[in-house]
Amino acid sequence: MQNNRASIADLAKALSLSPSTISRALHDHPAISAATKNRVQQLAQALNYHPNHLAAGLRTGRSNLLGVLVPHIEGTFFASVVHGIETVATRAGFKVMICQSNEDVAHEKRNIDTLINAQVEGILVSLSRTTYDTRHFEKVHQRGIPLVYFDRMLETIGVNAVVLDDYQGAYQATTQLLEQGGRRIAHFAGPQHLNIYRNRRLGYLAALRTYGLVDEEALVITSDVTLADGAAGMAQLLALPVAQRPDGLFSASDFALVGALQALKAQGLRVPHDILLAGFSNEIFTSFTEPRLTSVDQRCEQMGQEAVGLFLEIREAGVTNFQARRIVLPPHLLVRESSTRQRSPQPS
Amino acid sequence: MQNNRASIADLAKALSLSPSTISRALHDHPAISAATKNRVQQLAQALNYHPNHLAAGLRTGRSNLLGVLVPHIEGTFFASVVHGIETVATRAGFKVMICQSNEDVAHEKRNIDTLINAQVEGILVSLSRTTYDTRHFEKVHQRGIPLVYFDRMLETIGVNAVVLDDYQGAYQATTQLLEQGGRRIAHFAGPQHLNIYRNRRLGYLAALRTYGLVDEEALVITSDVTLADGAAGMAQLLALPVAQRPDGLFSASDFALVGALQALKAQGLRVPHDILLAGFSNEIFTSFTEPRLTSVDQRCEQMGQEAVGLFLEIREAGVTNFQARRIVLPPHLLVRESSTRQRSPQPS
DNA sequence: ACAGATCATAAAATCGTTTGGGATCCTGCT
DNA sequence: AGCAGGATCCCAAACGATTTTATGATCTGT
Repeated sequence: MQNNRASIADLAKALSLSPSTISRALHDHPAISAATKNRVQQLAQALNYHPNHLAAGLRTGRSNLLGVLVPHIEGTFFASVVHGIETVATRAGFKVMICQSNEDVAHEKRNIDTLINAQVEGILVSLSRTTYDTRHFEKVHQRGIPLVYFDRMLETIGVNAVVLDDYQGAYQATTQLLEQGGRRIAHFAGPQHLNIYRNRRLGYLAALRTYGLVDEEALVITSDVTLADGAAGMAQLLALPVAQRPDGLFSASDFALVGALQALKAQGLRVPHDILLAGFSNEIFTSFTEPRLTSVDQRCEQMGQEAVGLFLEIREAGVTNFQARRIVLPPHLLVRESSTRQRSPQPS
Repeated sequence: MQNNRASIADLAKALSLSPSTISRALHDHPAISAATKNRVQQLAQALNYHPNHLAAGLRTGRSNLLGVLVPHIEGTFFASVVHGIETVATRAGFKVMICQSNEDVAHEKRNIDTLINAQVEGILVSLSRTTYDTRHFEKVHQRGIPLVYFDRMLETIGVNAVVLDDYQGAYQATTQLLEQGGRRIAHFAGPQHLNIYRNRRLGYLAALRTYGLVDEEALVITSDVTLADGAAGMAQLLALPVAQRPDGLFSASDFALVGALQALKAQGLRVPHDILLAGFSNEIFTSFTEPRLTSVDQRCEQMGQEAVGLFLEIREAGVTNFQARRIVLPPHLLVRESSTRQRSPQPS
């Protein structure tokens, strides 16, 4: 039982051929006779030969590795994006290396080095919540490694990215609340240096304006939009004088929305009767709560697929020639009970 | 702007040193003077030098890569395990390569080849639902690559594994339902060729026996325990003559449990008043439903950490010397409203 | 029968790093 | 003066695959 892996040289020796012939035979090179190819491939099977990708990568300069850097993979969104990435990347012959930054920019920096060291041929990244500048990505550019942002990013120009139309999604969700009679719509906003949360807030504000409403500072609560933040935020809103309390809430995160829902129930308030709710991400559990929660679907898998597609395009064109491009995916509002009343009032 | 990455040879040329000295300087080798080390490290910084891990791996025979193969990473469980794996692996200097089998054994086979080709130094695997034999893992052994199963596996002997004590968890959960007065406890069982689902069923049966009850075939429903399966299963149970209907349900999966809950609500039945519920995995959404669902926590992160630990041990001892070992983690029952009635009856 | 084309294979260089075995130069001791 | 031995550094051979450039053998047509 040979514990040690067989190499091309071993095959060559066993068949009295040269290593180059073995290599070509395995790659179905036209200059090799069918008979030889057969002999080689059969022996390869028999000896359980697997090419050493480190060696091949070293020689060819290709690692066939695609790096993915996400804040975390817990929760539906990133897990699904990664799934989409994996599907397309595998089809294109790439292996995927996944790193998590744990929402920590220092970790993110280290991960970038790790990926560069691993000789990845491209990096798909969604920024951590604590990332305020992207200088640590410059070395990626310097090395000529294609970089594609997805979902969370900072700059708005000159970078390749695949994003959801968060503005539009927020606009639709908020409009739904307004159509159902909400007039004092609160908003749980996420960290505003991140495009997604900024755009969700802007979409929310735009929807209010369309209905001739003005935004009230007290109704917009900015946080990290975790479950706990949502509960705290709702407590804060409920502490307002009765006349100032919201009759609707659009949260930039489903987690915060669940927190809010729990806080509301604890106070004996009813959804959607007393307050209309809508969230963002279409997390799996939005269908499990009572009532089920209206949310904006983010086309997670498609986002991952498009990101890989963009990477392949850049690679094809050459990273220096490529005109930076941004792909914007349309959101999809899923209306559920949390934002549905029987009557359907008109816009003012 | 040098697009091209700097190599050790470049550094050597620039400093009129030999490549070997550069290499040693970068590795803080004692035979190199502090002055030289400084010069080298500074230039490395300046030139944005990153070692080529392909070359290093080729030379040393170490890739610093750890392969992970899971059925999927959607949902709390595997995502958390992977998180635990990543934390410990990174600390030990390993990069993690994650593959998903999509619950498909053919995919799983291909993934194994991918990981072997990538020269991973070890593989941590949780089997797909459609895996009935593990012949495709033999080549892993042949190549002397340490293999550690976690959670889902087939064989019960001679392999390294980290598993939860599913039997115990199921026993506890079922006992909780019995303590709360349930006497006709149904069970949603998963595919019985997988250790976890088999053990959960056995634990369930054991708890029944402890209470002097016998299992009824009609109350055990075997499926893939998805949400839809759960809804269908509950519909089946509710179609039984009233006297034969269950007053409790222990599901091997939280997803199926939610399906059941939804089916119950659709019929106007109340939980826990009409039927007691308990599930498995402590998925995040079990706290979001109404009522919140009792579930068995699986120590996901710890499982990942232990798996890496076991891998490191095997590696240390040498894969051929190592006496196969199994680590069994204690489950932790989280009791929530779905299985709690006010009164606490005694065992019969 | 021979130039020239065609086919099948071989030799050798190469990718970037690591590492065992020297080589060189000093320092200090006898 | 001679020499041991430490301190520094260099040489060259790997690692396993790919690829450019050769080489020998077999045809082909005139």
